[in-house]
This record gives sequence, structure tokens and C-alpha cells, in this order.
Amino acid sequence: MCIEVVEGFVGELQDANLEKDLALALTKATQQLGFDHFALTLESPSSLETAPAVLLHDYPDEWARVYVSFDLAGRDPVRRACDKSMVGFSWQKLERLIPLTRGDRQMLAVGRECGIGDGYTVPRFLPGTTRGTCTFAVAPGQELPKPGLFAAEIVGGLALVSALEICGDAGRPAKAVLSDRQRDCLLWSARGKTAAETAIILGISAETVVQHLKMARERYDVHCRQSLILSALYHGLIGFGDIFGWRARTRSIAALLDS
Amino acid sequence: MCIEVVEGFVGELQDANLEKDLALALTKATQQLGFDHFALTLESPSSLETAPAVLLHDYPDEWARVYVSFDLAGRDPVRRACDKSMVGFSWQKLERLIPLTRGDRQMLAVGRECGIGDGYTVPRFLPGTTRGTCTFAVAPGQELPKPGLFAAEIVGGLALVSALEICGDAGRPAKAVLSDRQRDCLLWSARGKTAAETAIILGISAETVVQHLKMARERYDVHCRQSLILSALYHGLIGFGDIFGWRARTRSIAALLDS
DNA sequence: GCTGGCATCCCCTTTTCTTGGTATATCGCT
DNA sequence: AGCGATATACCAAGAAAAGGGGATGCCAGC
Repeated sequence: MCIEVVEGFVGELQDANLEKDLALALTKATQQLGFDHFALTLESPSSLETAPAVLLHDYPDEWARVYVSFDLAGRDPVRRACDKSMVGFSWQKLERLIPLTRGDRQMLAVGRECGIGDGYTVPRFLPGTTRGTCTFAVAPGQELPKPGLFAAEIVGGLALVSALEICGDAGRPAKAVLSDRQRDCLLWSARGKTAAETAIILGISAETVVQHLKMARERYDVHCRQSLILSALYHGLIGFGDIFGWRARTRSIAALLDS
Repeated sequence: MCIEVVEGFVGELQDANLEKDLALALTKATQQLGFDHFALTLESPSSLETAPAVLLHDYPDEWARVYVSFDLAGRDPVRRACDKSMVGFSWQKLERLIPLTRGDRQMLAVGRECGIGDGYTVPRFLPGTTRGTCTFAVAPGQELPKPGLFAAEIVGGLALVSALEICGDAGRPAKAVLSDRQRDCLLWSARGKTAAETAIILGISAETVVQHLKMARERYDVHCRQSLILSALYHGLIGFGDIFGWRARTRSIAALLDS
């Protein structure tokens, strides 16, 4: 009953090139899953203080007006809770994630007066790039449709991906691919090592490291190390995971089961 | 057929207080969903550099040994792709997320030789706190179980949440916050400007810029500019949007449908 | 066989960054 | 009134990076 909704949503996203398409698909999925409203936000880090990059919703006008005019986004407890959860959460469980002030409760109450009761919010992050939320809400007095929550998690995530693509992740400049060695040098540089240190680590001459970095800069058409690292990071050639290291305490399942 | 697996997994997680419980639940769900292997990684929330992360898996010993002994985690393309996706992705679509070097392809090939074919990896983030991945893989030559992918997305997310809870200290973001001026200098530095250029832009002395950057480095306890910028980026103090410049847009669905 | 990409090494100069100091003035808070 | 944080400015020594030359092998593709 819910799988079909998700699959239908995926099908509609295939052709979604505009926000309008996404909004329509979300509207449909929201109803099919047993929710009354949806709201999708996607912000770029540069607009931390200002507006989200994308804001789609079918909330009642009244609530939207209140929310925007009082700049409630800045104190929205749901938004705060998003920073505490890797998966979607019901608003009923907000208190398990964050402490709720009186103002927070008041804000939720005002939402109820405007026709927004309980909700399920799906947060997603791309560290250093963007973050977004997709919320599905029901009218006051109604319960969240339990069978629809898993589907909401999927639909919300996919909607955010779609929004990101529509929004302009499409700006994918020419991918300057580095050689493996160039990437190695770049990576150790990103980890804070100097060329000399990198040379020792890689077992090659410092001059060679400098040379690799030099050519890497030429590839990306930048003139300094910071920009090289940031470009490579932005284009996905390296990731934060590479930089900060996942020195893992390794537990194979066999070892766990033996104990 | 898949909903039941997810619900069963949720049920088992209720009582999961140890890594072992989680591992067993994951093993069961993996099989039920039609996958052959799973691997879960979770970076430690407490500190980036030294502290351990969680790594649970039932990969073939051979692959685990190769992966660890050659420090392949440092160049794993799947991990890099995680930094580019808000939802799970099939390894077949790696190239849509990141450029693959020759070494990357080779690494995937070695994985196949060790019994790891295609995979579906679910990345999740809590910016400034932790990050994790949950991968479900099949043997070489086999296709990913399509009906199980949505369920894998849910199971993976829930497994990561569970791992985070088991792991304990889910608190303390403990970000080093910079002063406004320090952030300004940092930002222009990230944009590729030298201290002298930044000084002209901000209308202050070059020495002052150097001083701000110096104190910012102390705050983050790093000793070079690259690490400073990357730390600030990772912790969300600056974003790619600030560096490369994006534009914000706002659309309500009503406005979209009117057009 | 030749060319181009790759990896390795070496030289040089100039610019920039890092690190250690010192110093003044403002602002907010107690 | 004093303390701490902030912002501003300066100096000097040494390390590192940037930008410009070279050079040698190896390997794959045409």
C-alpha cells in the first residue's frame, strides 16, 4: 500500500526538471500516504541568516504568513531538532531530541491553530554543501499515519535529492580529474601535511610532491593550495571522510559473535 | 515482503544495547532483503582525529584484511561518494556522483575478486557531530535486489541511529566558534585570497589579517591554513555556498501553480 | 616507433605563510 | 574599575609554497 506510492513518486521524479513538477509529485504522495500537508526546505550554507535556496510547501496561507513574517525559522524547534537526528522524527518526539522552551510549545500551538497538527520531518545533510528538510504533517487532532512513516522517510529523502538537482547542483563544471599520485599528494596536503612531510609519507622526494601539487593546481586552474583542496572537495575527488580519517576500531562480526 | 523485514528489524533494535545485538539484527535483515553482506561504519561523535569509530561488517575476511592492511579506506571511492549524496546509492552509479580514477576502478575490481560485487550504501550525517554509512552488498555477478533497496535505505538509517545510541556520547558538538572578523578573513582565504589581498578587501592591515587567521588557527587547534579552512567548512562555520557563491530562491507551491 | 600521460628527481627566485613576540583601543560584563 | 574578548597594528626569523626552468624513465595507445 505504501510501496506503490513510493514507486509512483519515483516515476514522477524521473521527469521532474522544475520545482513545479516536484511540488506536484509531493502533493500527490502526501495525500496518498495519508498526510495533509508537506513542506520542503533546502538551504545553502551561504544563506544561513537569510532565505533557504528552495522552499516548497502547501501549508495554509495563514501559517506560512506567520512563519515568514515573524521569522520563525530562526527559532523553529523542528529545525533545531533536525541538527540532532540522522533520520526522520515525529514531532511528538521532539522533546527526546531537544529541550522545548515555552516559546517552542507556543509556536507548535500556533501551528495547530493554523491547521498544522503533528508532523514527521526528514532531515538530510551534505556537510559543507547543503542541508534540507522534508516534512509531512497532519491536521490537528489527527494521528500520523503509521504505515506511511517509512514511506515518508524515503519520499522525503528522494524529494530533497530532486530539489538539490533542480536547485542547481547541475552546476557541474568541467571535472578535472587528477592522477592517483596527484590525488595522494592533495589528500595529505588536505590533512595538514607539508610537502616535505607528504614526501616522507609517500616515500618520494619533496620536489616530486611539489610537482604533483603544481600540476594538480594547473588541472583545476587555481593558484593556491587552499583553492585546490576546496575544488577537489567540492567536485568529490576527495571527501571529508578522507581528510579527517576514519581510524576505525575494527570489529568484524566474527569477532563479535565469538565473544 | 519488505515492510515486514523493516518492522522486524525495528523490533530487534528495541532491545539492542550492544554492538553484538545490532550486528545480529543487521545480519538477519541483510539476508531477508536479499543481500549477501553488510558493513556499517560510524565516526566517533566525540573527537575527529584520534577517537575510534564503529565498524561492523560481515565482509569476507580476505577483503577486510586487504582493506585494512593497505589502508584502502583512505582512497575508497564509495566513501567519497557518501559526501556527495543525501540518500543511499548503488555502486553502479558511483560515476554520477564522483569522478573515478583508475585506482578507484582497480579497487572495486579487487573487491569483486574478494566476493563483494555491487552494493548499496546509505550515508547519514550529523554535521559537526558524526557521520556514518551502512552498506548492503551482493556477490559478484549478482544484481542488487531492487525491491529491497527502499527497505535498505530505512534499515541502514535506523541501524546508524542505533549505532550512534550504542556508541554512547551523542552529545557535545563543541565547535570552536570564531569571531566575525576571524571568519571574514577565513572566508576570503578560502576564496583563494592571500592575506595581503584580504587586507585590501577588508580595508585593514595585512598584518591584522594574519593575526586573525593566526588566532582562528589556535581556536581550531590546527597549524596550517588548509586545516583551518577545512575544519571551519566541516563544522559548518562556512560553506561551499560562501566560497563559490550560490543564489537563493524561494517558491511557494501556490506561486508555482499559478504560473 | 612515436607521442602523450605519468611518476620521479633537480635547480632557481620570489612570494606567502607560520610563529614568536608587543602594543593600543574598544566593548561588554561583572 | 577591572577583566576578558575583540579588533587593530607592527616587527622579525624561518619555513613553506608558488612559479619558472629543466631532466630521466615507464607504460599505453595510435
